[in-house]
Amino acid sequence: MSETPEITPSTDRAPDDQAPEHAADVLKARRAKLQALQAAGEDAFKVKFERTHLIGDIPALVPNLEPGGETKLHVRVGGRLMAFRRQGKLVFADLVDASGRIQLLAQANRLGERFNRLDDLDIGDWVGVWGSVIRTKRGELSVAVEGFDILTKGLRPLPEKWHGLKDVEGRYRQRYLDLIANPEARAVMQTRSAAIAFIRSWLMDRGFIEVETPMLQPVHGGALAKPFSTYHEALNMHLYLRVAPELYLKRLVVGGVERVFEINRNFRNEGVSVRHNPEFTMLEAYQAFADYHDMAELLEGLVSEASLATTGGMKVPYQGDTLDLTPPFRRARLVDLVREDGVDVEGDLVAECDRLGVKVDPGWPWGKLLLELYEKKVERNLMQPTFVMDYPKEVSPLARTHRSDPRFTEHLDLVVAGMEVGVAYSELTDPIDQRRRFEAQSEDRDHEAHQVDEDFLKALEYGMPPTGGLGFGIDRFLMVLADQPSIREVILFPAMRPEEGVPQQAEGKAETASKDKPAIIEELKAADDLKAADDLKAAIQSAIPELAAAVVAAMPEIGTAGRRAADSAARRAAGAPSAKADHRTAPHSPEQIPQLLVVGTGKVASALACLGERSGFHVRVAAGPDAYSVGEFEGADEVIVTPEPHDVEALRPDASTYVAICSEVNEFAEEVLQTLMPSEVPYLGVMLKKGKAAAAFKRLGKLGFDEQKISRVHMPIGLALRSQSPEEIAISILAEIVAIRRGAEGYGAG
RNA sequence: GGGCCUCUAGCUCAUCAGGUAGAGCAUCGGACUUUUAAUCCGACGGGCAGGGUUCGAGUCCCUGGGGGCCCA
Repeated sequence: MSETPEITPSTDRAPDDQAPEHAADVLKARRAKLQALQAAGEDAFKVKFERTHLIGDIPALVPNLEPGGETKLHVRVGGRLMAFRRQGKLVFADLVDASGRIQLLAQANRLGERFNRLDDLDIGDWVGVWGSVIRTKRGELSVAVEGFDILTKGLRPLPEKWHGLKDVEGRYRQRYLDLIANPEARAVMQTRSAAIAFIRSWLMDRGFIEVETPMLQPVHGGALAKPFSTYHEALNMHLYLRVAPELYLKRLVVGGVERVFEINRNFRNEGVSVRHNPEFTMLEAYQAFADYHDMAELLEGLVSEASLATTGGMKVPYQGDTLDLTPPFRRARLVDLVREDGVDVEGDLVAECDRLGVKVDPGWPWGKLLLELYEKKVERNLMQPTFVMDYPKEVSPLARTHRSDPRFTEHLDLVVAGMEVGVAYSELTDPIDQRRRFEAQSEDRDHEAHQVDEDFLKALEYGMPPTGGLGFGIDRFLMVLADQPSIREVILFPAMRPEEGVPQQAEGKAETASKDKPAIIEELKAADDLKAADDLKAAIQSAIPELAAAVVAAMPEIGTAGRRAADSAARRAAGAPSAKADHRTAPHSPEQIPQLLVVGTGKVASALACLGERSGFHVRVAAGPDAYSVGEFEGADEVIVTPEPHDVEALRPDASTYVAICSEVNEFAEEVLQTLMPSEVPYLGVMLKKGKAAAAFKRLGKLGFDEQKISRVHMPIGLALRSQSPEEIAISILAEIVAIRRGAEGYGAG
């Protein structure tokens, strides 16, 4: 007892009062310097500094300068201050611009008064310096400073000078720091730029012209990949971000553009990995009067010449191996490669897959099984550049059937370092065959399958000349050229989850979230990509002003169906007064009024009751063991105290009753759920966190309820809107109920 | 989606068995006219979030979040 008073006050205050200040110490020091500068009338963010020389150009101008020597070469250079070595009345510093690094030498006796102003400088500042070029006694080429200007004051410290920035997350999120601190990052960027510039001019030298085709496409095609979808408000239509430019480039070939290419971004709505980024850069090229053999030669030339141009050779190191990119590359048929791997390709491929541990669907056609075997067992082992020739017809819907073996297409992949970096086809020019292939694909109802692009088929019907086409993954090729193990190293800003706006725990954050709402609304007003939500915002605002911000904030996360549902919830909310009047004037026809049974009395339950009532539901609240504030309930038509799970059942929820279990007592919530399982209610939502919900589902399964009953159970409750505050969660719940009630696409029971 | 790993000061890393968290660089104060990962003296600064176990948690457990790798 006597010890605690001594300890608690001091330890309690230390973290609360001091921690934030300490954490920002370095930043505060910089800000203080900035303010001191500005108070002295110095502009810390200057508009312009005239340079006479780039740093990197200086050494060549003074080739024979001896250590200790001076020149009359006066230079004005500008750059970022990267190191600072004080030596009393002598200061050495390193100045870096895009062309190189040079040492600055500042001497007190030369600079006089201005020498003390060096104190204003920090590592990381951009400074302009003038002086003469000298070489120090130790032989370092330097600028003997005669004067300097702070051009831009840096307010944050740079990463450590020796180790740089190593944390990969930091390097990707703050690539500018990576570029400042790590020369390799700059080198990769430069290699990338050089390679793309080379490829462009190399193709142009061969008579190809560069075009840009739509990234927003009404029908996605040209590759087997899941697209990103978006919506064009003015035209009121769905669009897809392209997965490939292929079908447009081919239209150009139909139009008589005999050699055409595009280097640009493709978007695929798939996972990220060391070889995949959702947006990536692709070269596609088409050449009339060519076949896939010609395109293979083109690829060979491209790869070897680009390697020579950017790395100085055709043998490049890659992750401990040496890749020989000298043409010609090995050519091998896909089926032969699989056979060489010990697979009986003429036998039962399902059995072979089974034997080799390759998981497949026994219903797959031969070609798909073959491809699966190739991808799982062969591809990653192909280190040296290899053209994998002749893909099975079933998996290659855009390539022409092989001229001598109809099981295959004239489709090849260029594999380097176990990665598919390029692809080439003898293009399919027969519109009737093309239609058949599209339709066969569509029937698979595979997400990745091609849609039938009628407009493209029409173009083909006008006639496309014999054509070879190629696709070339720029990012993966850069991995090879720059010897990088991950695609994220060659993409400046790879896809990452945003650091800020991380969803917080719903209940704990409730109060601060509602306090922040005005701020959120302001932020939303500043954002211009929310125009699409204006109508909806207005509808909601007219009904429940407080909640508008929550819905609008969630809008980017809401899919089409959810958006429709929220819209309908909002409109109902807007029209709620009349609905309420209706059911009050006709109290004897309650079966026409949807019932909302809210279990629990927490903040979410309270918000939901209010929202449900205004949306035209007859709201009953079952106050469970957590009922400490039952009197305050607004919106509920009835509040019934139900301390035990079976008391809820006694309320006889029926086929028109939507049940939202929002009790904060998890055990009670789950027991109520189990009690209500046999009932006919169309919706049973339970507010449980992900992990607990999964466990609860398992227990439901063990209790032997049938699938149909289980499928109407929604845990965690509500649409995935990343709701935070209780009000937001209530909206997500009501939106889900509306979606189910109105039969919104994809939200039926099951 | 599954598995493994990871998150400690602004940066790079320690903390081997749960017992008042250390260093280097950076920052701040001081010394120093040829340094260049300058050096020397001194100072400031920290456990991803939330729970749990414990007399006591950076360390063990759970949940959540970010990231990496492998598999699907």
